[in-house]
Amino acid sequence: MTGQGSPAPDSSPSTAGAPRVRIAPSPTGDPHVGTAYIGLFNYVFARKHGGKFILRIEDTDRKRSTKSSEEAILAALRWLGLEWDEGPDVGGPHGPYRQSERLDLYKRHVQQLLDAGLAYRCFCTPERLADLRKQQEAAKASRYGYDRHCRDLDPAESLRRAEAGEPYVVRLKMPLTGTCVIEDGLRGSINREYGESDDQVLQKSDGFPTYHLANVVDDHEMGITHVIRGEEWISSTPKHIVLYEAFGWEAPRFFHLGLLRNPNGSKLSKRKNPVSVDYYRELGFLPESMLNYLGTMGFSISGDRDRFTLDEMIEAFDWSRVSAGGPVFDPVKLRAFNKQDLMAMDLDELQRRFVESVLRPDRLRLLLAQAQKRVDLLDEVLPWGAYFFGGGVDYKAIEKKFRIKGRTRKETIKALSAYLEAIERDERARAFTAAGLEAFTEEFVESIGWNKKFYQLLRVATTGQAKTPGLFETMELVGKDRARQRIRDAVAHMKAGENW
RNA sequence: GACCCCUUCGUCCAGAGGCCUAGGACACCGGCCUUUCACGCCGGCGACACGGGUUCGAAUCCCGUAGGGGUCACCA
Repeated sequence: MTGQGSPAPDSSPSTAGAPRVRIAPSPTGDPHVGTAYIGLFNYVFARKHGGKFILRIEDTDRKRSTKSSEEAILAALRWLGLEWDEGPDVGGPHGPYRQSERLDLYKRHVQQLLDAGLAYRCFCTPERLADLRKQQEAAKASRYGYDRHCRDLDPAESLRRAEAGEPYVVRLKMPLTGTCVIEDGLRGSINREYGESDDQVLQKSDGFPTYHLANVVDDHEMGITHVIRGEEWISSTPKHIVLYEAFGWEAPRFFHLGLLRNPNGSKLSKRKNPVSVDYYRELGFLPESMLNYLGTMGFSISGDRDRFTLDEMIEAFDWSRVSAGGPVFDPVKLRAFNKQDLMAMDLDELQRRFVESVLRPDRLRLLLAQAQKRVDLLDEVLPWGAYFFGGGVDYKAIEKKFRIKGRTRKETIKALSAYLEAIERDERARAFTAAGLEAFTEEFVESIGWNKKFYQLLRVATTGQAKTPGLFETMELVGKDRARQRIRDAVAHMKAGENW
């Protein structure tokens, strides 16, 4: 209802002095291009105004956070060249920069809210919440969400139950009336009725804070002046604003960028696209091409130019040159940028980069270990192992191998798809070493009631070949991101296949 | 479903009332260059979602409609 037209762009910091911004990834998977995208805009904004760019790890989800994910995210951002001024690995005056190491801080703040009557303990069981949800769905309720059942519990009673050991979460008391006005630096005013937001959980029953609480507390403690994040956060911003007010803090300025999309318009997801920065890195995309491409998503440096360096982007950056629509992430154009950058390089540089990425010693060594017994001449190594390089392979000639005796096409597709998903949830598989893959795959095959025929299927899918060295050595060498993409391609190929 | 956001070529952007018979990039299609391919060059295809206003004048401002997206978790 508002916010259309001229959104009153504003690049001036709300707080005097240099801005402080942050990227706050959650270490629950592969480094996502969306994280890189938001990171880029934060980085550029900070550099433009001589401010600080902070990296904070939001690992408040105990079940899903992993160290390997955190490491991968840091490595990916660093590869892109988005260096942070403060972060878990480089330190800084506002550390620690990992939320799991700041639990006391959140506990104190929750207590403060509880004491002030601005938050309350909720003893509702997960079952009751599930029932509630079911009811709301059945009733086609216009409002979903928590019904504030425990909101008016007597504080003394509440305390007693807590001390008696009854499990509880702490929820924020949202105002029941009134309008929240979010002044978005990119979109203008966004109005939302407070009453539409439910009473958000601030502290889980395991004592860990939720994103909402930790994010507000940390942004304040770390002196964050501008919160540049994805559009997905708009609807919970009123909760954040209420929290700032509850603590008596000044809220930062908010800027909600459009979300990167799949070709079909939905939020970019790994179902439809390779979304791991590692995938692009592994396939030899250049970090500068990547950054430039990401920089054209929602931003333009001028009307007739879309090739620019990071420094040029920083130089030209202004919110008036940023649009709020959600751009489609188009790998074709990214490739074109990459090709142009390759062409523009002098030969020395090209050679250096090629050797650095494609002929990396660790990878070469894996390759040679397999080639040793299989080639007669050194010159044959690369042609022999061609399927270890490049992205896609051609399944056309070998598609007969996708037919597995005793299994329908549908079953075969299902098994391969299930494998793809299972990889994500298993630490051994995520590490993608031969030994880990073998142990994992063996269990997997059994769990879905298949036999070793699945191995050959995997081999063909990941290499396009029927004859390769040991499956798991081969998969390790193909690499996680390339392998996953090929399995996806194989599934797509099978789905498109006709008469079988 | 409710709330919020978004809406210019297939895609990414330019355009901030007349400069727009709407510009650039990627993709696609022709042609030139060339032993081939690539590069390069020239050209082509191709969009202001729709309907109402406001205005002398609207892609640009307002309203409505439609479409797309996001959010409605003890995930971030």
